[in-house]
Amino acid sequence: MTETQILNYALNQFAGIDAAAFELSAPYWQRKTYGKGEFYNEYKNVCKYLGFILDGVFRTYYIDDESAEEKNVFFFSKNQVVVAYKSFVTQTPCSYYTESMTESTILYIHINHLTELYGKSHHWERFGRLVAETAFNLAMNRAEEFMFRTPEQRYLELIQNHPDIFNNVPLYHIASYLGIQAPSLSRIRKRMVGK
Amino acid sequence: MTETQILNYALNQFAGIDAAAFELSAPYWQRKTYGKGEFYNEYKNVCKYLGFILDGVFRTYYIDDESAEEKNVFFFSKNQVVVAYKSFVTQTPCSYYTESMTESTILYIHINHLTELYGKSHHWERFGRLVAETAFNLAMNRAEEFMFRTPEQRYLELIQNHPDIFNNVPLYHIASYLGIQAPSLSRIRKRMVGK
DNA sequence: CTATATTCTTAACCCAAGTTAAGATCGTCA
DNA sequence: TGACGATCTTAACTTGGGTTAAGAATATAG
Repeated sequence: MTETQILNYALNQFAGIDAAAFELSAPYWQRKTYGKGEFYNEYKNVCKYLGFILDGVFRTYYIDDESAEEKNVFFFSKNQVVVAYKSFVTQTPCSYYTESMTESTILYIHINHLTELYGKSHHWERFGRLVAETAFNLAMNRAEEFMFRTPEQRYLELIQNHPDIFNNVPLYHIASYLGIQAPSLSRIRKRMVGK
Repeated sequence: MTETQILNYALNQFAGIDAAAFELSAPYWQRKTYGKGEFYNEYKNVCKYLGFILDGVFRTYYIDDESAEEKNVFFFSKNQVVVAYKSFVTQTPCSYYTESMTESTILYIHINHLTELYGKSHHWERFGRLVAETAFNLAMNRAEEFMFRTPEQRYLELIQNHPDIFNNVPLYHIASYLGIQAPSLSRIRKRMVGK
């Protein structure tokens, strides 16, 4: 399967984009590869592209003014959309960095082209709405994790629900994602051995 | 100003709904009042209505299985939309309770009518998108509060940004919203006296 | 204006995460 | 293989929230 076919298939799964609707978009998608540590989008930049990950893992993180620590907010991996959603839809500067954690390949489309597609086909409008709902779900799930669960519960749920991330990311990045320091994660892991 | 005019004005401010577009919706809006403690929507119910608050304050809360405690997730007040967003857009059962904390009055519209309006006017499509973005911002802000701020910082920001809520809600509800117990909020307040 | 319920604060004790620094383990590549 | 850097764990101590229960302050109603 070619990369374009993979994209076509994924968009069909995600939003029912059919062959004709996909054809409309075909001229607009571009391909890009990232080395480990390269940025998809940086703090204070406006996010102008929506990406589809063919391979690799990205993380978006915040830098805390006071502690100067990086705090991981989201991970994005294979066959997912990667975008700084708020910055993208409002075309305002981003509060985060989004960095490739591995060698990665994406296909991406410019916001102007996407907006153009919204006008041309209801399939693409539907796509836009579904991206919005996905972004909402990501943010709400994250809020719920922190409001309702302990760090230990968050750790267990990450292993359950996102083994792909757990298995491909160093523990200190996991700790940051869980909202705790590396030594605390070590203690949690130690505590759990007895269970 | 009549209640309908207030709604018209608010929708115009929020999403540029003009007189003609508002006319389309006029037959669909209904009025409802709530006593203190009455529910806008309950756990396991599908949220079928989107409300606009003319007066009053609502809270949506989660009941933790283990501790059986209520955890406040959002407050909604005058001139805001009240809705259980995820339940509303997916028409699936809600995880939360949304309760009126005061005597309240809302105007509300059924999802089927709203969907109908989406098809009739780009103004209403725009409204749908803006509600989605508002819901995303609410959820993302909440996630950021918990990921990046201490309880004390969250308390200060609530006073700064939402004095209307702070001044009209008992402290034990504020504590729950901040993700801490009432005695902890008391300690924070005490600590801060010296500043 | 008192009685009552609600809300808020305080105290004492417990426990988990933060902090810092040291050392163990793992990977990788010359 | 051996040496370096990266990652992970551990220890000792500090800090702040959780828990429980008591009591103080505030509202509300009779």
